Amino acid sequence: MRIGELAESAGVSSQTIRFYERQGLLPEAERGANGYRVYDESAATRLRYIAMAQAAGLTLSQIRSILDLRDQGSTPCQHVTTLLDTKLADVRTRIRNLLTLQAELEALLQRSQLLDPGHCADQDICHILSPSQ
Amino acid sequence: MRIGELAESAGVSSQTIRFYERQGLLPEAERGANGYRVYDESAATRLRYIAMAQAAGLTLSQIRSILDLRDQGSTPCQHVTTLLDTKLADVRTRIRNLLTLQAELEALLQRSQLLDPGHCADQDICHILSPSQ
DNA sequence: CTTGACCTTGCACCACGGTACAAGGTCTAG
DNA sequence: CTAGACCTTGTACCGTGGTGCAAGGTCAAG
Repeated sequence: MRIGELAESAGVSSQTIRFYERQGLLPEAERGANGYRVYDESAATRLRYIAMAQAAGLTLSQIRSILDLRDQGSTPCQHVTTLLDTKLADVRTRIRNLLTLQAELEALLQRSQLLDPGHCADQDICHILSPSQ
Repeated sequence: MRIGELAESAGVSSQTIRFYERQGLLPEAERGANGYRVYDESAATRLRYIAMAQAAGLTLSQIRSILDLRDQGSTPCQHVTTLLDTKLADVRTRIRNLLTLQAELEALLQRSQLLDPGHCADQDICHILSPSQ
């Protein structure tokens, strides 16, 4: 399989595959006589794994750490669990922060309905966002 | 007031103030005889406004668009309302996405407790994140 | 023989909001 | 007079996940 076919089957671009190789997410590909990269099914598996891990919110460097463990012959399960745990805590924090922001935005928008634009003074820039808030 | 004092009072660095000036968030500062930037109280107001707008989740370029309107003599209220409305919709979307991700992570972690690391096969990379999910 | 599709490398660039550093000028206190 | 704190400009760099482009090699069909 050449890079274009692999890219097609994985739903990413050829450039992305080369980028992943540079980042150490894919091993250096075998080369054909003409210098073209040649892939087998395991590369496709790896790309699918990367896509799933990304969907779970892991960064490429975290994903690389999982793949590195596997390439060293270890079972990365414990490491994966830790990463997902950390990610879950992070997601929860972000949800909390966004809920707070949501409430603030709602309050600002509600307050803005009561404010007369004609009374928006220059020195405030705009009274909807003002220190009194 | 020189840049360092303004920075101190606004809780940002001098570099950040120069950066804001380059980005058009602050007007080009007046200069003293020695070439140093000289500020008055309106610069401090403006920095406070920028901080509040950032806390509301607006980007620097959105904030600049508000300040530009005000500098042209308009009341930016309507524009501010539109930006906050858009931001609120964006925040709600992000919350929904994060809630989905949270549920997925919880499911993965729960499932991982039932899986035996000893059964984590090489070709799966790690069975916690697997296509069967 | 040429055209077009594919591949190679290397390097630059995108948003975002700054931060860091170098090389120099200015001002005040001791 | 000198040390140090402050200021100036310009430029490069950070992470994140890629994207785009140039200049060239390879291969199959017509």
